[in-house]
Amino acid sequence: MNIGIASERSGLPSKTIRYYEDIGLVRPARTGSGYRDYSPIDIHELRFLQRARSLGFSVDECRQLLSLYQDRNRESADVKAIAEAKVAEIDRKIAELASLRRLLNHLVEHCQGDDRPDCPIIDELAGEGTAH
Amino acid sequence: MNIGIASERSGLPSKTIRYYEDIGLVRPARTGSGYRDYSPIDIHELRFLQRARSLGFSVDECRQLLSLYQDRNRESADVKAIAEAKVAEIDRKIAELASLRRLLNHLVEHCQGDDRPDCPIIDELAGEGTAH
DNA sequence: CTACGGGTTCCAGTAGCTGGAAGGTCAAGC
DNA sequence: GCTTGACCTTCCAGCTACTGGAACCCGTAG
Repeated sequence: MNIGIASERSGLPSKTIRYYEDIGLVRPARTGSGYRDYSPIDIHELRFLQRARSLGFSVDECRQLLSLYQDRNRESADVKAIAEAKVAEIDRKIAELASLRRLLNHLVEHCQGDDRPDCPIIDELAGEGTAH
Repeated sequence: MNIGIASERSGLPSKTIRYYEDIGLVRPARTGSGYRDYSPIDIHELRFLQRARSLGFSVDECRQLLSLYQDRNRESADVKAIAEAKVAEIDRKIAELASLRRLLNHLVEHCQGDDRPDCPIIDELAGEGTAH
């Protein structure tokens, strides 16, 4: 499966896929003529990377996440600890997205068409120092 | 309130805060001697940016999000449409995080200490083409 | 065998910071 | 008033994670 198809199936531009190979994330096989040849597993790893990157994980974090299921000897407590830390991080991100969503929704519902100088959201935000 | 405090309260490094001023996101007042002077509203905008950036929104998207509550005349349907699109995007991100979380959790629970050559997760992933 | 839509490498540029140098500000203590 | 040290300023260079472009190679269809 060459890079165009891999791009289509993973949702990543070819450029990015080549870059991920450069930095050692997903290393496809090569055909006799030098074309990259992606396996279904490669594709899933690329999809996984696409998801994780779009959700705010750094490339290095993605490398960790990726190693979690690339690692055939998933026996160490270290690996489990990393996975659990990532799960906690994901939970935090979900909570923050939910709060961001509430904020925007509130905005849409309560402020639209309102031309008073101060919006209730702004007031609420300006009133406190550390919350959310 | 000068930049050190702003950094502390927003969770953003001073460097980043100055950068955000450079690109026109949050423009604080200045004291007579040239120090940046952040208002509570500025702080909330910085916190907002910190959250949104860490959740994978680009700086340009953050600029849009920010304008939603900076805009005193929030009357246009355009603005509402942007906010609603962002809410949809957030929902998508939440769903993806949830799926990523399930994946990792499954991994932690079912693969740990397993030294068979193939992990159930890998098998499952390799088996399908387009789904989650 | 030529066209052309892929692929390849390499190099340069962009976005979003991040570190460091060189120097100005301010409150505390002598 | 003067010094010290933490904190501020600008500016410039470097880094991460791509992204675009040039120049060239591969493979199939006509």
